[in-house]
Amino acid sequence: MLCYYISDINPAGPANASVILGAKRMTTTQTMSTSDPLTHDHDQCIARALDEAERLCAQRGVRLTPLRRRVLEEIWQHHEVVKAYDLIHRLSTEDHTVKPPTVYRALEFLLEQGLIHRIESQNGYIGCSHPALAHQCQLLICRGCGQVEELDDPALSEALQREAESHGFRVDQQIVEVRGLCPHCVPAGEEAPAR
Amino acid sequence: MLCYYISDINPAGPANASVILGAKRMTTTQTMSTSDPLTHDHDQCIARALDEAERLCAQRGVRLTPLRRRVLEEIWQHHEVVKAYDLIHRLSTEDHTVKPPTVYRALEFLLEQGLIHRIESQNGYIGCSHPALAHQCQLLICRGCGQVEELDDPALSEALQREAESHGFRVDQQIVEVRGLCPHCVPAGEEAPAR
DNA sequence: ATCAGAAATGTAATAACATAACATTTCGAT
DNA sequence: ATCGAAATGTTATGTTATTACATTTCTGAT
Repeated sequence: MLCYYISDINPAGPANASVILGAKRMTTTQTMSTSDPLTHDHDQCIARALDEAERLCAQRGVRLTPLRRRVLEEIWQHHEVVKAYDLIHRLSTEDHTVKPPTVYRALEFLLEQGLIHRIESQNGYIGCSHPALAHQCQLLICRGCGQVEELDDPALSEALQREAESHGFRVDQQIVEVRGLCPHCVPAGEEAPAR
Repeated sequence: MLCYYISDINPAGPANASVILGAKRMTTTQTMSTSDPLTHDHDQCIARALDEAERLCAQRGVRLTPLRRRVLEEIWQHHEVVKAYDLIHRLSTEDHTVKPPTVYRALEFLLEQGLIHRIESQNGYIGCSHPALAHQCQLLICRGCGQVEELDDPALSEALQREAESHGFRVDQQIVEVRGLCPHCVPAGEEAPAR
């Protein structure tokens, strides 16, 4: 299976396969593409996320224990929202059922370290595409295929920050989630016009 | 008790009492201020919200039944997030306990009619400040006092819409929630500088 | 190397949030 | 007045999350 990355999270127009195919190798400050599941080597995607997590935790002096690593790995199995109880079921075996606090504590750690994002509107979680730096992101959640794309447009987060501040509000966290249809799930002939 | 309104949802600087005190009477397309609880006639705030709801439902040919009206009234008791189970408890008496579906159905109706907003990050609900027109709003949620201020900045919602579209994404709904501290809960001396 | 405190994990119970399925009542148009 | 649709009532259960406390594992100081 092949793997392609996009090199810029802000392409001028809609992402599509031809754009992605021409792109170059990703670095840790770039994002991964979920735009074309067909040309997406997800094994490499998972490996990359776990390696990056190991590196960051070592650097920060926090412990990515086997349990936490396992939870992160499960979350990265695909680019769809993962529920806490999905994780409980996936981690449980005939011998041993994992209890809710176990999973919720691992999720709490991963959230604190910025390795995952919580999707408030779905009570779910998704791997963070660029965990090296704390950031405010925008999540595009497809109601067709369930895939989530993470955007990190500083212009948007700064505009929201400024707007809140102009009302005297001090911002801790932004939650920006967009529900709709991703390019692969928009019915043919109804794509957004090029701009 | 007196009541004041602000006439513009986009003041140049942070809202404060002097701005509010000088403002003029609100119309249905304007928003209410939650900025100064001291000069806020909340009884009038509730009455206005209910009148507006009656008017809109009549106009739309949908039924604001006693139950639905009662739920809306409870949600408008203050400008804080209200939980579904709060409503269940508040509507229940010794004689009669209201069951969850009753409240959830009323909430569903009020959401459909745009009379309330759901706050995804809190599993809660808040009255909509300008229900006459469907809109994408931004909610400022104070972790100090729990009050929620609704913004409706078209520049922000349009920027997010454009960004999503530039990724080929078709937007159904935007969820924009900002957690932080409102002007009254920011510790003295730590206010945001004037811009 | 060992041991004390801290961190992480295990376990049981329960709280908090939400919906499915079906029965009954109320409303409104004819 | 009656019929069908809408609204509400009721029971049960599904889903998400936390509290409280016990046990184990890790780490650093000695």
